[in-house]
Amino acid sequence: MNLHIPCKLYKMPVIRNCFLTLQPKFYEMNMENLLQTYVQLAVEQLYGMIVANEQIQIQITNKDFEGDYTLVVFPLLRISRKTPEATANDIGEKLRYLYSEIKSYNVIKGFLNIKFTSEFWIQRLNNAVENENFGFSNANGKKLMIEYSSPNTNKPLHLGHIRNNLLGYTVANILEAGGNDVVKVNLVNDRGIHICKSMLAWQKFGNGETPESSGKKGDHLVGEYYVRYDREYKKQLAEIIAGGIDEDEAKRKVPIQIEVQEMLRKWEAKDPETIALWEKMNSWVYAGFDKTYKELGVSFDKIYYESQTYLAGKNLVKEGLGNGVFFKKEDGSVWIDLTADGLDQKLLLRSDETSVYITQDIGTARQRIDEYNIEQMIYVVGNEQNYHFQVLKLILKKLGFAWADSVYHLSYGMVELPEGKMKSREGTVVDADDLIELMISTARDMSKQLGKLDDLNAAEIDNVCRMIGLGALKYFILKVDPKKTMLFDPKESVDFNGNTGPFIQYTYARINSVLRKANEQQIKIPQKSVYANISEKEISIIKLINIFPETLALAAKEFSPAVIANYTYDIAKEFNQFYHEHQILREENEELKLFRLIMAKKVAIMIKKSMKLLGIDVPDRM
RNA sequence: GCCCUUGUAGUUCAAUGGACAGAACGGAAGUUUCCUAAACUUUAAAUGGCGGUUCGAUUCCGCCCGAGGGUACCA
Repeated sequence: MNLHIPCKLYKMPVIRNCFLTLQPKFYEMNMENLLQTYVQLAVEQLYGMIVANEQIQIQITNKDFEGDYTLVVFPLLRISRKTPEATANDIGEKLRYLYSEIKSYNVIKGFLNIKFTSEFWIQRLNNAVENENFGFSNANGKKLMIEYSSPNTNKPLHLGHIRNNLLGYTVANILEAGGNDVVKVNLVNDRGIHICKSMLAWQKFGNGETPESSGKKGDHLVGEYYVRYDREYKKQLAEIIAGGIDEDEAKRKVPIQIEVQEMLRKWEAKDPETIALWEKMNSWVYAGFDKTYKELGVSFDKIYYESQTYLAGKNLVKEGLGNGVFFKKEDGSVWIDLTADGLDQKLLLRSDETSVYITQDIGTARQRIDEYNIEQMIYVVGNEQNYHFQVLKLILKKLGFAWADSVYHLSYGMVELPEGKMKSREGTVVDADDLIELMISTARDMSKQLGKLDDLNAAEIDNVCRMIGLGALKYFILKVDPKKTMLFDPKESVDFNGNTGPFIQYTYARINSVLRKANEQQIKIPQKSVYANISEKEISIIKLINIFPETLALAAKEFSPAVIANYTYDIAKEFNQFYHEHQILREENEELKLFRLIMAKKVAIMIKKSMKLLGIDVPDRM
């Protein structure tokens, strides 16, 4: 997003009282740049010096003070050679003289609070209304790839995956809004010993059970056999230990483990029967995943399978061995020494020449860069793998790939439960499908209780409750800064009051109701508002609409949907306050009524667009 | 041990180095003859500790204390 202004703009002649009509381009600037331009000219005229934009600190005026935007004058004292108060007064007076849209100013300590006229704010609103893509950037030709989800095919998705999926999908949306061409990819971990575990358990104990025969969702069914394997393993291990063999020794002798290792060997040897079983069970899992992805509303442009890419890294390792980037130990294992970079030695190939996690990541990274012409590769992966990605990036660099610097690990925090970390072995995971179902049914109960949807048909009610339930879930997760570990309290998540998705959806539905009634009354809402005498609350709302472009740019820069979530909450909250204080359709002054309708409509549009970025739909009624 | 992240009301989350640290839930008290009360209003309540840099520190730096994660053949 280009927020820069032409560097010579401050030299443009500004004719007092003609600003509004003469220089419409200024309304496309964000407030910070606009004020910087203004202050630059004021300072130049006052003190004969041009200050750099970075020296001109503009911020939104605190609620407790009178004003819209505030200039912090401390950095300018060197130029003015006056006290903070005197400098602020000089600049304030000059600004008011130069720019008719500046209504008043006041000075408190080193802060110059500037207040704009209502006309100015209405012009800002008109500008935002006029621009349908307000805040969104035109295509910039930059191609990015983002990898997220990355599930294992031995168990269903859980709460942790939900955070990952929502982050990946929404960050992709946000980057697209910034004008980038984003390729969304999923890397499915479909091979390995853990996959064989559920396969073996199914073979031994499954009696041919299928998703069809049992009515179970495929990924859940396979997950059950993964758990079943673990139970059997523990049972057999306990028996051996009970037979008088010490634990370490016993662990190597567990029959089912020996069987599962044999199965992996067969898989790698492409034994037809094993491959067939593997394909069958994986297809069950994929059908299950697809359903969950669909419910969550996430999608991918391309899916990579580890079974098809895990060999690619090996060739790169061989190349690296050839040119001395890697080295081989006596037992045949291949390593890289990163101690000079402050890290450890890292394994790349086991002594039996099988590849490890990082080996295949090296391979897939290369493959993707070759396949797509991307400028940046973003991995949405939990922060427990920070070290892994640090190493990956370094290795790619040492292998001489120029694009290594563009590898970015979008590291997010774990999701914890009130009772602590989720542990699949202890059965404390929150299943994704169960959670989605719980949210939707809670929405259904609430709606029934409130009785607002009573005149809708069953399909319509279902549709709305789905939006609300999923909106609650998605917002609950996305409003937290991705970097931070978050706590998921199921009790709190089904509360649809306060800072929640349904609160925002409700605000949208409320505005929609007003607009519907306006339509019934044959009121035509114009594009431009002319009314000028608006209230402080209305100006606050316009100010919020007005900062959407900067907010979106910040979200993209920080890879943070939370920025959008908090923004959307702010605007909904502000509107609800306005709604209680003022009338819209019953307002007698016709121009004021139209202004309020224009503003309300724009707020609804902003809410809808922001929520869309978060992957959340908004209902017309609720 | 070493490395990384983190510590804000009772709880869950906010705050480009700026003014008296914002919300929500929970607590207390209110608002529906009025466009949707899933709303709104009022109220009590917090920067782990000690230093440093700065006109100004929740934010940057150092140490201490607490929490989480990683750490060579798991992914």
